[in-house]
Amino acid sequence: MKTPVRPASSAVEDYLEQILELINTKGYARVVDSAQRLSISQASVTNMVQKLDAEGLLKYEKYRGLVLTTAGEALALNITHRHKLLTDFLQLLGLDERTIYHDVEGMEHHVSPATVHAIESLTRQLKRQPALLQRVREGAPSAEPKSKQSKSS
Amino acid sequence: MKTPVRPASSAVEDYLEQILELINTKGYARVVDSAQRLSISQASVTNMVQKLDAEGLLKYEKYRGLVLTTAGEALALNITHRHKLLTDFLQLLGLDERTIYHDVEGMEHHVSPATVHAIESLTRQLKRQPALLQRVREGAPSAEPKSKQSKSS
DNA sequence: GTCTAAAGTTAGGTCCGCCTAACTTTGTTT
DNA sequence: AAACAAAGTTAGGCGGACCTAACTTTAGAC
Repeated sequence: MKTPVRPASSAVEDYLEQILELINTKGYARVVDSAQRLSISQASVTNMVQKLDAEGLLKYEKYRGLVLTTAGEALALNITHRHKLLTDFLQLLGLDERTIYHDVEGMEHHVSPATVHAIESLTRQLKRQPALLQRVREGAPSAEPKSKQSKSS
Repeated sequence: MKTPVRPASSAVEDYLEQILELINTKGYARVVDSAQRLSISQASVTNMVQKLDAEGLLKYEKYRGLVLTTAGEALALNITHRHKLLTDFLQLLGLDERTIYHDVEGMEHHVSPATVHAIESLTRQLKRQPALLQRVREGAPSAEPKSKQSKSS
């Protein structure tokens, strides 16, 4: 009868992430908004919210609203952190918004703490190496540039 | 009646990746081996293989074996490439085997071509910056080291 | 050639996360 | 307070990917 504390599925992480953002943004999280943000039906949100309540990640009262528990908030903060880190990292590499969003959305659920730490470290170092970063963005072939001059477009 | 060519699920990519590796390793791919490698039942493999055949990613003959089609092989090579790239990248950051395997297995399905390209570029540049890489591995705090000396362990 | 173990397959089922349609509650308008 | 729209909920279903148990085929030992 106790909760086995499964590793939190990608779906669960997505819900918590959105809920936290809604709370930070508008002060509260409504089912409609979550549904819209996640591009799924309200019914699905209601359903998941009930499951999350059962798992102790949030407190839910029918028709009334919901609050994250400490555990839920911790998880939400954690996934949010991974999200920001990856976004920051990919931005550094010069990728476009759409690609970043898409890839981060997929990858964020699979990055372990050790890797988070390593990428944080890498990001810090890269930020102090604008020249290197520039070469990365240009897709520097390894040594010499693709063409002698890269003026306008 | 035509095949909609859906984006290939993570599961599909995993199967194709393993099948290709088996073929490269032992010259052929048997259901048992795939099952073992993917840590799933033989029944599930048979099932998926039939679906992959229907989708034109491989040619399958009951009890006989299977061969990747051109489309299937292309996909397999592609996911294999992403796998190697990510592994290589995380290795560069000094992460341990287990973590790398786990994270790559999860992330490889969510990395778009543009990101692949960018990470390739980054990896190339990093390989020529052993000093920077060293700082990354040490989790260099940003400026000064955590302690004045880092001798033995 | 027969028999048997290993490989492969089929049938039937589970769980997760999503859906639509129908219904209920809430809260605002008049 | 009646009525209505918006939000929320329930019920019933579906597809993907997995499982076990029972059955079939294959191929090697004898």
